[in-house]
Amino acid sequence: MHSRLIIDSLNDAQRAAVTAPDGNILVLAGAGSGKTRVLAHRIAWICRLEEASPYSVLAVTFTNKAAAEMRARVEALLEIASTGMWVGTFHGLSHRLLRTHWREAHLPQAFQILDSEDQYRLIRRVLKGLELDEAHWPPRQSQWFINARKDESLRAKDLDDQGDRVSWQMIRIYAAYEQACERAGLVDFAELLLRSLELFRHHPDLLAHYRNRFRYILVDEFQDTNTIQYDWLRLLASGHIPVFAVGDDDQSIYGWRGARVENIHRFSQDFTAAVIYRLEQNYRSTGTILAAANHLIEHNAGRLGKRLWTSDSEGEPIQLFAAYNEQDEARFVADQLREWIEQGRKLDKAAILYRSNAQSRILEEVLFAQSIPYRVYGGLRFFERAEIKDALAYLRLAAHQLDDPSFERIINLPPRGIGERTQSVLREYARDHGVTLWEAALELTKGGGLTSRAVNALKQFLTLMESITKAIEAMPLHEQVEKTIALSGLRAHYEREAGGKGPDRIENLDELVNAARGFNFNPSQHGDMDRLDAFLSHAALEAGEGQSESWEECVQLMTLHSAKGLEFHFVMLVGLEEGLFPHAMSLEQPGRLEEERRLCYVGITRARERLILSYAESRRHFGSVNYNPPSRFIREIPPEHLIEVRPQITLRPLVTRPQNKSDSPAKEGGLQVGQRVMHPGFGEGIVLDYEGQGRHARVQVRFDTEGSKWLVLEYAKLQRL
DNA sequence: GCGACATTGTTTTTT
DNA sequence: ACAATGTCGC
Repeated sequence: MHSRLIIDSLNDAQRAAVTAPDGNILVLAGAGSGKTRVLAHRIAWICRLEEASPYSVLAVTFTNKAAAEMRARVEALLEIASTGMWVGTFHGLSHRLLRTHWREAHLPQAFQILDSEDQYRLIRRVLKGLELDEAHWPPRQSQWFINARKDESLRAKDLDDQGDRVSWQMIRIYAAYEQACERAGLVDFAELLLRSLELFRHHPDLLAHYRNRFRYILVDEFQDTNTIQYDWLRLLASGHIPVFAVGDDDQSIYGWRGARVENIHRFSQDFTAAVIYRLEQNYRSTGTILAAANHLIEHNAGRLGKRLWTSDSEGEPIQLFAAYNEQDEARFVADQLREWIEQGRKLDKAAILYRSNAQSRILEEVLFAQSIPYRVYGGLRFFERAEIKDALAYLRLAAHQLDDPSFERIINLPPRGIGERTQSVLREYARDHGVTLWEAALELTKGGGLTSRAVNALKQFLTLMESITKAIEAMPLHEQVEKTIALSGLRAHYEREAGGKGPDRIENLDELVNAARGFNFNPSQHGDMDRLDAFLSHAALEAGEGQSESWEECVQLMTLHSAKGLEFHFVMLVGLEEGLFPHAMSLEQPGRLEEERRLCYVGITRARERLILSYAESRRHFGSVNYNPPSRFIREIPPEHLIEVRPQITLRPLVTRPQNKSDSPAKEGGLQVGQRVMHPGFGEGIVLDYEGQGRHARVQVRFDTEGSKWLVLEYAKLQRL
């Protein structure tokens, strides 16, 4: 009936994919080709034409944001609520399964979720317990090891050290960590997936139930699946449920965290009779931008092959700017933004993309100084803030006394005289008797092994926790949170805090109460958890957007990774230097360079109409100044699509410098940064920087033919031009 | 328990 | 450069 409507707005390729007959389908969807649209339309198509209920649809994404968007789009298309449909992230769906089948999964009913930071802390604890020196056994490395194994669905017992001492130790750490999680009823992110895979493996009845329930599986961003996610899909679906997977091998940028592009190649083998559709028409970018992207990505080998085209016009050429240093680059960016505004365009349609977060600082400084509003993506998210995690730890411990990590987090926060000494006695007791810290504390307050002062402090803490548990028992969620923040002394603690951060923290704690008030408890999704547990899981699983602050009219700053899936009318891709982008770390490992190139491809294809690339000849990095040649990626774009913009235009008369350099030698000598000079030996060049005073003053000059040099002003006989 | 100093590790990020 | 820990002395 409405099926015509649903597919009317699609192009031929999109329509072919959306209306394809049931069966395994792989849609290779290039950047800007309407991937999300196709996915949403496919779901709507299924529900309408096949008269299938949304109840039989399972749609998997990688981020909560993508899941929310998918749900919203489907609802808009179908004009009905999508209740009953399973839409979520791999982790979210696994979590849901485990909440429902916690018995079969051998989990405590109220298991809690560890985020990466919790996991890191717990691993450090475990290392201490094993009496391993952190210097020799970096916790980060153990964390990486454990997660990488879990992502391959390997448990400690499945691993073999093959006589290698390091492996042996790592496996030992892994095993001890598993035990610690077990004892405290904790599940980390990778464990959610692994447990739910095992759940299916060990319970054919359950597997059969879900195979029967779901008649359609859809997967977004298929190129980002890792081994365990792929196995999970295959186990659930293969041979039973048709899978509709959408992905783009050219946008695979998460190999470093376990994503396997090969999964996209394997699809046809493992999911029988798979039909492949290609979406190659791009609706986003101008011809020039697309041509640049196409040429760049062709330097990668082993692609599935895809060439984006557009019916759009060529558009303006891509600008390439060579900055002297990162400051100069930032000022150029600001100038370009101003120009954009002067042309009557909106600032929030513009984005500055960079390879690494550290690059945002200088950009922020300059934008701030020039009063250009900006918004930085990434960074600490709401539920990851220390004060929020403190409050959540109180809630967790109040509800579940076995939660050791939460116990450790707050036992002496705010400080209540339970120092390192007492804590280690507690830990030792807990370890020796195989009990939780809470139980250890209970025992130890009965006397023996502790000073009376410590016993008193401990008793007070236990009493406090019990009174919190009791006080919040019958409260609505937001009051539970509010009460806990108050009773725990956290509020008072942060009110007392010196150094400016206090008010922010209080504000965040208030925000947490609000979050609890607005929390949407959905019993069907949360199994038989109570409200508080559901909220706590939500906090771990959806760390919350960066700052929910002002959305309006800000230029967007973000890393290339976080830009995936977004688009902007105006994109500035900065820091295109060898060593930074491609990143030095990626040059050693084979395959990594190609991933960097894909990252660049992602960056370019974010732009709709205007694209500017820039690099700096010198850049401060880890304290020292580096001179890196322009990125190879620039050379991989055909020159006819690029025009170089000359730096002189944007150079300010004098760089703002710290006051102590105000009477700089360069100024004395009539030189300033950006000044063109002549040297008898090296020829013409331009002043990049200066340092020192009086006799020792030196200037840095980049000569047109000789490269950059530091020259002592006294001897260098520089002539202004 | 707190402030002063030292050491360390700095690609990308979600869940 | 710099932030985030860790250590030490009081």
